Amino acid sequence: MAVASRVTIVDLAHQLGVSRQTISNVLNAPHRVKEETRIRVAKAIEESGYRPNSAARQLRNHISKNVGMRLHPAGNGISGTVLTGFLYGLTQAAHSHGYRVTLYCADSDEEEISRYEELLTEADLDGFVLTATHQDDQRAAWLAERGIPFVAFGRPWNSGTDVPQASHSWVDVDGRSGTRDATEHLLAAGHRRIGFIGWPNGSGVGGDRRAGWYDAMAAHAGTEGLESLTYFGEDTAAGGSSGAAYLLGQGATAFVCAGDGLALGASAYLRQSNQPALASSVIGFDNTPVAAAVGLSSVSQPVESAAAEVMRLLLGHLNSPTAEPQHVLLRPQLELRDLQPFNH
Amino acid sequence: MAVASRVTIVDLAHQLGVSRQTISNVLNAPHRVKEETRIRVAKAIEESGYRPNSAARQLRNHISKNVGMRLHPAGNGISGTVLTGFLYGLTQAAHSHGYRVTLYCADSDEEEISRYEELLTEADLDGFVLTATHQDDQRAAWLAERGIPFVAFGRPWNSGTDVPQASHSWVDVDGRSGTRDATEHLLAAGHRRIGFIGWPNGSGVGGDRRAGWYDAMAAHAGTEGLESLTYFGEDTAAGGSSGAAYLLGQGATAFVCAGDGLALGASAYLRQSNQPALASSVIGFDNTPVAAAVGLSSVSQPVESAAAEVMRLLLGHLNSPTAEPQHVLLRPQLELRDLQPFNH
DNA sequence: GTGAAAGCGCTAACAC
DNA sequence: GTGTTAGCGCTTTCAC
Repeated sequence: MAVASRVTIVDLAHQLGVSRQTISNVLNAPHRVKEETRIRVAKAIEESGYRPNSAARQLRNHISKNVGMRLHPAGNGISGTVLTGFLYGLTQAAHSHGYRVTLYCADSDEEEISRYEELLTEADLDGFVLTATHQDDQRAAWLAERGIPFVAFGRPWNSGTDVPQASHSWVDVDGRSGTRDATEHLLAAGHRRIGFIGWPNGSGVGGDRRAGWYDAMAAHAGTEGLESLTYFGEDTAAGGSSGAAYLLGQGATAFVCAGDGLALGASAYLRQSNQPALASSVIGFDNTPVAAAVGLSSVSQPVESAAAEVMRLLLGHLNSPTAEPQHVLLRPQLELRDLQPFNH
Repeated sequence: MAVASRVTIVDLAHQLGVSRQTISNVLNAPHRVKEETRIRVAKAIEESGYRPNSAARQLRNHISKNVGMRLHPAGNGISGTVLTGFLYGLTQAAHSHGYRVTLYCADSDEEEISRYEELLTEADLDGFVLTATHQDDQRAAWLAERGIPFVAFGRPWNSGTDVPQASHSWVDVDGRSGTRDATEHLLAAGHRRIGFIGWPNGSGVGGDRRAGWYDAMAAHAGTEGLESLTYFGEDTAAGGSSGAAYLLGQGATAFVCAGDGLALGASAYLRQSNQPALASSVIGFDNTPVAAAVGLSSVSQPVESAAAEVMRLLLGHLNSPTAEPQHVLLRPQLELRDLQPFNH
């Protein structure tokens, strides 16, 4: 949209009696300009409110200062809020480095790849952020083949041992350490029969979270009365309550859950069981608004830091195409809460 | 990022033996081109995979085919998912009209306005989508003064009767009709003492939702045993359970809530009350993933349609700057669910 | 109906 | 250290 009187580099050059190239240099290669001139120009830029037009820059450089990220349809369950928080953090981090985030939708990996083609040739996107990575992700391969900078939020989780370690950069949250912390907390509180309520399919994320619980239990092997119990059910509150019912039957007194949805159901079941006090020894994962609303303890993903790290790695690739892939694993934090009383 | 061998308009013109102007005409003013040439060129465009470069277009036209939308920090409670869904719909709708969505963050209205300035002069944004509108919104005034196209998702909710009707376009969901439907549903099911659990402050949205409940109750005035009860508390599950406790004491048998957070607490309270069957006569609002997870009935906002409507109105303003403001009020839909059993 | 000319705002390469 | 030249890819204006 045309805005009143936009100042261009030529206006400014005219006004200052220098060439427009000098202005450009002050902005892009300050060392080439005499300090005195630099200061004078910088001051004038400030005062005039001059802002370099990004279309002109982009046309010249084929660099858009834009990175792409796919938006996933809602209904991704309760933890859809994780990606929303990540997007917020990414937008902020990008802005602080002079970048913007371009969004796009896709229903499949194939469609996402055709978006890449479109965004690359049409809008000169500089790089991409991959989310919801999964086994044998075609997208990473497509981008890597073409040397397009990208960073994944989420580990590759490739199956099989013969699959090489990911050759691309990623940032992820260490779910395993999160559930380990949760379990240790329950152990320290005196619990011995601690159940894990997880998802049925062998998803990387689910397995990782289960592993943390197992780590903690294994670390205390030999402790009197220690018992590891598991239940796997669908990712709903009903699944969680079934899990709690089953594990309660096995004598469990505390419950580590793969997600807040499960945890919500588990704690609801326990509240109305004959041992309602156990409801507060349920720990969820993702620290979604639901957890906050009902006062459920949960493992919180540091989404904003994750976004900042993704941006940091991406900048590395953007600035030097030969940069080595890097991997960052962030520790989540156990958020302890007191269950809200529901009996008044 | 540079992508291998990008086709430009000149390459194509060369290849076809026409001037590049003709190609441009085929794309932007087909009527100026002889049908025969048009077809020949169109075919070549298709085959070559030529895509007009948006930076070049933007530089020429000062039109970026981009609309801006602010991202709000998470923690906006359980219904943050509503805005996420809206953003998804907006991105899709924009894409289907050849537009893209540019995101930005801001902590206040003032900061948002300085983002406008930046995005307008630097990135030539064509228009904006306003969300989370509130009383005496400065943003709308700022944009309107400068003739910048925008559409709000959410009504202005101005206080006082002397404030003129909004002079800008907006799209909103008719919360009032949503709670009215919910209440009518409960009345039809035989309930007579129906409580409304709302938020304390006089927010436009909260008042609107309360009004729908009241409408339905008033419409049945005279029915034997009819009683309208209200409770206002903070927007957490604990608030909802306090509400349910209080209203239950007043003899209520059904509960309409201003949001899913409240409803979650209310149903949880009722489950463990001495009348657990009443838990299924709680209806929430926003149809968030929580509602789906626990099997809570809720009023669902048609966020994708809202986004499509916003885009439609915005396009109107984009295409003709003198277009009259329009207002669209969409009906939400009551989503009935069976509560998941939590006793196994 | 089609082509030629000009220019949007910027910067890399080179000349001064 | 500063200015000049050229051109990124596209479209509006105006000849032809």
